[in-house]
Amino acid sequence: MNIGEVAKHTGIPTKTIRYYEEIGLVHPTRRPNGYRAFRDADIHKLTFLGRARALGFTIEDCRTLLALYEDESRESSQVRAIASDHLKKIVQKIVQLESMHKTLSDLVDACKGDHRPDCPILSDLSNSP
Amino acid sequence: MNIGEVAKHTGIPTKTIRYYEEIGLVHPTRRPNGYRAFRDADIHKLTFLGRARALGFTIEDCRTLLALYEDESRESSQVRAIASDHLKKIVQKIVQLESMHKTLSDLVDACKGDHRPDCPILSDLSNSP
DNA sequence: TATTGAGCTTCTAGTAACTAGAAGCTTTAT
DNA sequence: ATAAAGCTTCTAGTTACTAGAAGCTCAATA
Repeated sequence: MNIGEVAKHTGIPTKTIRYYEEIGLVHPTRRPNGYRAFRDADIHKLTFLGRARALGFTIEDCRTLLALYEDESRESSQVRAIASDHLKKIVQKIVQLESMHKTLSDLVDACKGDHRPDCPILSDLSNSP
Repeated sequence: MNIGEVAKHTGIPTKTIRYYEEIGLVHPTRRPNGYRAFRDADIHKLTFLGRARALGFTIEDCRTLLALYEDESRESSQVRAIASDHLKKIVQKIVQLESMHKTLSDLVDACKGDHRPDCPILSDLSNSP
């Protein structure tokens, strides 16, 4: 498969696929004309990458996960550890965003949003924490 | 005030303060020896920036907010619009993270995490969406 | 007074994960 | 024959800092 078709199949842009090759996540072969040739295994890997990235795993996480994915004798506990760790980070981000949400929506509620200069949002932002 | 003291006051690292000057968010004057001299107004601005960044406003949002902050005749509706817009983005992020959280925690639950190679997390990640 | 150490300066370059654009091949369709 | 689409590489830009190096200034101590 050429890169364009792979992009359609996996939903990953061609630029990104080339980037993934550059950083060593996939290794397509080359045709005589220089075009990249992707085999089924490459497409599986890219699908894997797309899903893992969509779940917020970092590229380095993905690198580790891919290695485990390809290791027939891996222990599922290793994968679980990476996933649990990532889950913790997700929870932290949610907590943080919810706190932002609360503060900011309180401020927005307090702001009349009229044509006058008085604005509780700005006055709050200029206060020390 | 010198930059170090400002950093202590505002909680913003000196490197970041210098960066904020570089991109034109603050304009401290200079002493004869070349050191930056921060006035009260600069410190207020930096405090403002610190709070706004903590609420997840982008630097460009902050630039706009600062301009409104300094504009005595601004309309509170403008500020409210920016804040509401940002609030929407926060909500979107929370929704997305919660969806990640659900998928991933289901997978982690389904994974026994033992010393055997079978791993539902990896098999799921390699499936197409 | 000499000297250490802290604090300040500028500069370059690195981070994460792409993304945009340019210049130039190859292939396919008309 | 030619135009369009698809492929190649390369450079550089994005966001918001952060690390490190080389060198100046200032305050305190021996």
